[in-house]
Amino acid sequence: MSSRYNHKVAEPKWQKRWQDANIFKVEKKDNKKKYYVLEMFPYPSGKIHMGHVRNYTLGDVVARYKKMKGFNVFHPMGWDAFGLPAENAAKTEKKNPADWTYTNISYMRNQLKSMGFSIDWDRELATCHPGYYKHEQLFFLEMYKSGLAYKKMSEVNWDPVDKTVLANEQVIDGRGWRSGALVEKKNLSQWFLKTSNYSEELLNDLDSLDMWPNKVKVMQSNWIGRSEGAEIVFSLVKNNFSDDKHLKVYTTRPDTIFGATFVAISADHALAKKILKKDINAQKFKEEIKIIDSEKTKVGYNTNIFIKHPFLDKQIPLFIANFVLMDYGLGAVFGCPAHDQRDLEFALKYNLEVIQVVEPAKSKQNSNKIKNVAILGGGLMINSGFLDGVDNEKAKKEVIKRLEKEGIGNKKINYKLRDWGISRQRYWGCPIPILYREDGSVVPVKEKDLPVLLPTLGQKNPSPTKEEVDEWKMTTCPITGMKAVRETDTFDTFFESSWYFLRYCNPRLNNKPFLKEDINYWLPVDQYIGGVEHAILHLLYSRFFTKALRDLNFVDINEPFTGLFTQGMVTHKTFKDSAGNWVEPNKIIESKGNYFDSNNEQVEVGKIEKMSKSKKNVVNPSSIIDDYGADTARWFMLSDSPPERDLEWTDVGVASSHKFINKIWETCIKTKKYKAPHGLSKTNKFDSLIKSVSENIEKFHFNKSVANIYEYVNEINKSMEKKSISGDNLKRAAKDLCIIIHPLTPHLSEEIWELLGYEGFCANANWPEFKKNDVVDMIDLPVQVNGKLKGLIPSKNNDKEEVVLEKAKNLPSLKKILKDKIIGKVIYIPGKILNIVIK
RNA sequence: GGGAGUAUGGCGGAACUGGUAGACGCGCCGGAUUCAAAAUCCGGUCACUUCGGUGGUGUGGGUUCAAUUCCCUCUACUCCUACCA
Repeated sequence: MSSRYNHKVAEPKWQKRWQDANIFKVEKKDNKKKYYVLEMFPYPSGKIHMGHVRNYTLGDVVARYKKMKGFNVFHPMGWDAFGLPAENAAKTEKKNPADWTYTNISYMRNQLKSMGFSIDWDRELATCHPGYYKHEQLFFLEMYKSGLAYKKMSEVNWDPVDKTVLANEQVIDGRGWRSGALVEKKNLSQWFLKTSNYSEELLNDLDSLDMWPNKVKVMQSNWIGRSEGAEIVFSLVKNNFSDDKHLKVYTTRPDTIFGATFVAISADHALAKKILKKDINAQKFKEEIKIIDSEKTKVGYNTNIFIKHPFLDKQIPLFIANFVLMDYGLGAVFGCPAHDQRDLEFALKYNLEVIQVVEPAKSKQNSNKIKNVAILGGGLMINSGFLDGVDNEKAKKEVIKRLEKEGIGNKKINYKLRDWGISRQRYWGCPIPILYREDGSVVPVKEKDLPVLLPTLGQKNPSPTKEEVDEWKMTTCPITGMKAVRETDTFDTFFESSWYFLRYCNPRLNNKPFLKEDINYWLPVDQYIGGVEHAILHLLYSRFFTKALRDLNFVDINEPFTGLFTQGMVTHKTFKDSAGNWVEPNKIIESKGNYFDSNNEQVEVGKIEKMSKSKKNVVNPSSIIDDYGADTARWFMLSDSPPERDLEWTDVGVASSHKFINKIWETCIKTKKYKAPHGLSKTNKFDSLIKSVSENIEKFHFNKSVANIYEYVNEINKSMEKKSISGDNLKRAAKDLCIIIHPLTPHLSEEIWELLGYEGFCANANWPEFKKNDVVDMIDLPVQVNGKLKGLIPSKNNDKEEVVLEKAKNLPSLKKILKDKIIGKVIYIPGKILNIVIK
């Protein structure tokens, strides 16, 4: 009888049994502690890739482990199903985006099921389903009512050839990806959410997320970009262009106000627009700067308006400058060339005064000559009237105090975080539920009329025709009965992913997005797992959304994700032929360190890079599952590389994982035949290994758990070979092995569970307990002389120093060294080390 | 320019709050089994060595009885961000 483990039989068998027994279906149980494991849901692009395999394997280890530890584990799955690729595929394949998407979903669902993930499939959702998106239309209406959603003009990328709006990723080097035409900026009225209302809270609450990687928190914190500074109101003199008497600027360096020698505004500033209307040269300037790279060349237009310095009897010029951004601060700055590199470059170009006002504490060079490099550090104030001699940090406060006293300025905290533009000019997205009445007013759709469905398409239409759109958008106002047209824009797809983790609680509920009592039980997500590429946008939007929904009284939580883990990428070798084309690694033949393609031509070895279709270095998970099985794929994903780092896919690595899967099976078969002799000492190695496997899973050190399991299996084999273990202890060790491998290789584990004669599912078994105190009693104590290892002596943790030292002195290696030396100091740390210092 | 991080054998990587550096795996070498091969099993594997030892965790220094671990210097690489006033 062949004892070989056959994954092709075992894996589908257990997947079916799990499904038939519904063992991963969960319900709220108030008396049981919950654990919510969530991986970022996939976009249904067609097939799963290795990145998914890695992501969902990591999550599944946690989910299965926590279940065995007694938690009520919530582990759902869904589809981020709206988005651009569906429209593109629809065009090239002449299909309806909905059909394309649902076909992909059913294929990918089968792929995921073949990996054996412990998912509650009854909670599956797809964001393109009206039953899902009707609720986010409701959220939008509530946000609109509360003022969180508003409309304003904003730029989009316009392809003049295809006559369509392009997403940022469709613009390559300033050209449309399809047409190749130069992309133009076009102003459209678009919807925004007031994320900026939450800047402070989003920043402050990062401190409470102590189970998030610091890296992600730093990224979000930089993105929110809090700065402290001042707003200063300048008076305008000689203004021939408008009635404006004042101009407000934002600065983080109010201390340098005495060094101000010009003021600059953006070409999009309200004042600049007024000037442009009356000054042809200014208009020309605005045209010119469109083609100037302001990063390299700073240019300005002297408006001939002058600004009165707030503390000096002095007037300084006002420029329109290409390096001033309209969408940060107030679009207006004062220039202090001595202490800002950009201002200095600008001043040198236009012959403006450079006045140093901060003297660095330890002036390294004669800093009184500023040439090309501005002084950026702190120091004592000079040339600054009432500030002279004061430390510049203190001077900042002094200036603000004075500004406030004179009513010409104030302290101001500013954020880089901008409002979230949610309008997308696309078909395959969630319709924005708004009507524009013929009298010009904006009318939200009535809640009872939700969902606003997408216009339906014929079988083979990738997007609606103009007639179809016109027919769809014509409607009447529900209040007045007047003619109205629908908003044709759809939501940014980040809108869907900002609340899907809530919807899993009640995925089929029709009249509400979810029940608050279920949210209060399951949320927040205890462990969220995904790629670091979502560190800012998706995670920040979800945090914002949660807070907004809290304020709209939908939920009671402040943060959606308690724990976050960001996994590394899956990488693979790349190859290029002589023509510079990428070649699939599986078509490469190696010979004596050289590599050849199928035409026997030598190829160049490229870098190890993230698996991607364009570099042809992808490995299809399904073929790996066919050849080696899901457990092998899972084991490989968890071995060697720590999960947060990149994992290099190698064929030998997969083969060796497969070998070990078989070795576990063979080992367990051997344990059944084991006949033990009498009178055996017990070993506690197994307890200590179970302890480390558990701790390493808790800490996401799965590669170490894998190493522990190797040791565990080797230990079983050694004990059987040496006949040094009793039958009962071996039986126990084999059962525990079966359990501790379960989160990693669940199919193999169930097969062994059955082999060993246990009832039910291993998936439902309890995680083994280990007795901490059993772990160490006798150890080999390292003995050092002057910090260098000289030998080992058997010792107990509670041995006295005299005992240990006496044993050490009797070591032959030490006798020789200590012969004619005087022992100075002795350091003894029980259970750790004995170090003898000699002279 | 700003920010975050990494550096340990031929390779992936271990080493708890400073206490036996290189666990575990891959690869390689040797052996067993086999007509032979594959598979499997056993042993070895940081370097040098006069076999007593000596050196060794990117570089140079420091603290300590003891440093991969703590502090300072420099170097290389990776990621994020970028006119943010």
